[in-house]
Amino acid sequence: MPYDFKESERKWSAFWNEERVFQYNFNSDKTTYSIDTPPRYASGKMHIGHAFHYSHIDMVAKYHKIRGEEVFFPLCFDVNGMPIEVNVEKKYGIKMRDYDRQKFVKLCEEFAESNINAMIGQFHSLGISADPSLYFKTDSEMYRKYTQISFIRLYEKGLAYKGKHPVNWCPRCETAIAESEIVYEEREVSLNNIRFKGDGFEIVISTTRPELIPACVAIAVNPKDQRQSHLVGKTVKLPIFDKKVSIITDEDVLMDFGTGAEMICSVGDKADLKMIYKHSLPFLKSIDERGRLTEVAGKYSGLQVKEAKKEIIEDLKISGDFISNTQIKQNVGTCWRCGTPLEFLQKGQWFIKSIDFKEDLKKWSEKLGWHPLFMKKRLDDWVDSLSWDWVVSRQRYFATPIPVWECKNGHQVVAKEEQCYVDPLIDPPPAKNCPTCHLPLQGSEEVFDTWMDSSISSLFNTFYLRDEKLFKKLYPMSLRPQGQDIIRTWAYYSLLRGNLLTGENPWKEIMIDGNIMAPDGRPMHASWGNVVDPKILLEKYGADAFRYFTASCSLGEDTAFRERDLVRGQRLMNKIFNLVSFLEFYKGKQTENDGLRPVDHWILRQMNGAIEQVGEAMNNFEFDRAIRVAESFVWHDLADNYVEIVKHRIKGFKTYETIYRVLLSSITMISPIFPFISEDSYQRLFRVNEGKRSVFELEFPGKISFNDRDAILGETTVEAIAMMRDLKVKEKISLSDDISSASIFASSDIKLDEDDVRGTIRSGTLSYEKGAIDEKILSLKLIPELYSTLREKADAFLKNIKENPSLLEREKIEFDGRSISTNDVIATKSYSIQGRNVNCGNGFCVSISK
RNA sequence: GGGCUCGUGGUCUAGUGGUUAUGACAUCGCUCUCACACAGCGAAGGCCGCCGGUUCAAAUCCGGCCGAGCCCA
Repeated sequence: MPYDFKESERKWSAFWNEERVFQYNFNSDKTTYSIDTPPRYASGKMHIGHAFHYSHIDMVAKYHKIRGEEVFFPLCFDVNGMPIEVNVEKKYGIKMRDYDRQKFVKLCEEFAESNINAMIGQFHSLGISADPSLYFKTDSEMYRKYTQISFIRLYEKGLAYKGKHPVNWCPRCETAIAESEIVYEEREVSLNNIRFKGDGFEIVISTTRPELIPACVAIAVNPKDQRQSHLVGKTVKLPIFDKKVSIITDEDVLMDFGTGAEMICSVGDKADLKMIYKHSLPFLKSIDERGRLTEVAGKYSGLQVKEAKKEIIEDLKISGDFISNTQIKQNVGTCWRCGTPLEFLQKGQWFIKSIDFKEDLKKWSEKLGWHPLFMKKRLDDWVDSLSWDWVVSRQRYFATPIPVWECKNGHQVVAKEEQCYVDPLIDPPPAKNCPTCHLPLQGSEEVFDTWMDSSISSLFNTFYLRDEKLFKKLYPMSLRPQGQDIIRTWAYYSLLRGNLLTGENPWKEIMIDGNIMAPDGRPMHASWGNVVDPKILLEKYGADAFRYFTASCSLGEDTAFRERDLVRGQRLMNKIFNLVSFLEFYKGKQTENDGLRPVDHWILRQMNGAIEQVGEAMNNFEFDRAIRVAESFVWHDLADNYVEIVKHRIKGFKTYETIYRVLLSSITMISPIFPFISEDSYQRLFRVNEGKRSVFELEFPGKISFNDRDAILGETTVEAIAMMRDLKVKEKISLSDDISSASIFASSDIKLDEDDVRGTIRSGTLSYEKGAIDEKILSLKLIPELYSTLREKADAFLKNIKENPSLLEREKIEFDGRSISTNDVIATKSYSIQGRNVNCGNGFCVSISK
């Protein structure tokens, strides 16, 4: 009867919830293992990436639980930001910026909340044991309160300030546009070649935006560009404008675009922005909120961009500085609503200082345990590439309000901590009027970047400013698990803020996951039709089978989805189910007093090896290695070999006890990866003896002592039996049929457990026959040390042995003036016996007669 | 364009200096075998992306190229 995973998953998921098996106990004496859970984004549907990632995290949580630690694994949701805004717009057919702000925020809250139950159900269906008693939501007033307070603290330390930074701006709607609201359109634009004159030389610039010439603050060339090197450091005059700028060098300038000389304007695009920060160039505002040129543009001021462009080109033609133009195709960012090309406009923005902490940040990152290690470099490279501080203000609606009021002159008043949570658009400012100029104060309309919320998750989790004692106990947390795509955001900002606010890293270790690709190896996209729905997989194969696939992915690497891994996973669950059924059948039917036999020692040795390797792999987050070792042990050593051998003596108390222990250790060992089958097995067979209410209240298995000599005997026994069983199959003798005799052929003495051999293969007698085995050397190699000693003579030495195989029978081989031990020569041989139907293994052959 | 990662039988994957390259899925035989046919046993299938270098020895180290993925406020 196959394993009914649906019933099992339903049952044990409910059991864990009702019994609160995974609830964190604040009063426990155990060491806490805490996980800074990624708040699941509350937009609803479960993507395969979520299922994958949270399964990995859950394996870590459960592993530490059975390691005897008190696991702190919060259930949490991220409920701020644009994706929810967009979902709400879609759902109600409205546009945020055309809608009443407070009403819109309400709709967002409701939308997110309505998804949360479904998402909790998704977690349960995967066997994920995030703890509902450690629940948080980033849009709750409680959470936002600490987002605001942490900002106020940074402000008071002088680490938060208001400065100027460009935003994408729609000059028609007169509003800021977020990156994801930009609609890129391929448009045909003209690329103009314009002459800039210097003292005794000229330089030609290619630009699609001649109207920005008045905002030009430098000309940049590539330092490697031979054509321009003699001009570096000189100044040129802007055509038709009475202004001079310098020629600077920057590696980012493309040598093969246009003439290789680039006009840097403040601020034309992101590339310009980077150069401006990098070379400390002045910020000029040449275009205003309504898309008109400013006084910077002299006589063109007041003109709309389009007209200004036309007039400036006309004037360039008159002055003779216009050389030529060509039509090129360019991606132009336009407003999602009206299609107007966007401007990059200087606006007042809040910043958190981060450039000053570049070196510190790398030190902080150095102190973290990175899994896998190479991900650390991504963070360090990101930090190195930073050119400006973190801009934390956003011109959106659904996020934590920035707790600030401003007067008409631009003075800021920041909220008092005790006011928080505060919404400056609703709540009164801490003082009636501006303390500087006594003008009335107006609440800020801006909200925080959502990373401001999520990057204090570790502080919120550990009761920062709420409970000093708990904070001391819980901070820093043990682990931050997260995706590789948000290293530069979540990991980076969390490290920055944790350290700025507490002087300590927020966690000890960080585990970075890769992505799940579509089966074709490309990312999943609805429009490519290659999206795999985890819900369907769970229904078809079950959660443990899904987790089998999950575990088989190497940490940090992108993996194409492989349905066949779920097929294999499902078969493995069935295998385990049947192993338990086997034992269940023989439970209590023991009548004979027996003792441990060599094969028992062998299985114990194999099990101890597996336990050690699985433990090591799990400590290092190497789920793929853990699963390979565990699967190979359970399927091959335990099921294929050991169970077959003990069938004939399962009535013995000691035999039953051994297989009971081995099976219990196995399911405990794999329970973090396959929680459902493990719990199901435990409850069916073991709970009544072991007493604990759940497999997750057991400890990761320890080693059981065994005798090494017997284990070696057992290994030979297993090998002999496997070969004899194979012969029975080949000779079409039913495995359940008795045979009259079995023989072992060997040139030297072979020791094995004869009773187990006869019992398993159902043979009346077992005899030994000496000699007459033909040996053939398949391969020869040396131990590595010998290779490095012999070096180029190694080949000659091996050739010598191949030609004279009898040399291997000696203890030492004389070669090139050396005496080489034959133990250092590793020969792989094949054995056969002429004229006999035998199976041959390592040093001996077997045969059977019906 | 830059940083990081990956490229191994039909498909995917393990292996990160030592000479027969691991396993899964698929394929093909044989077997209902008293836990499991969602099983067991066996077979076939690979110049380890390409080129060059280092070494007695390279899938593995180095360089270049080609292809794929993530990120670039």
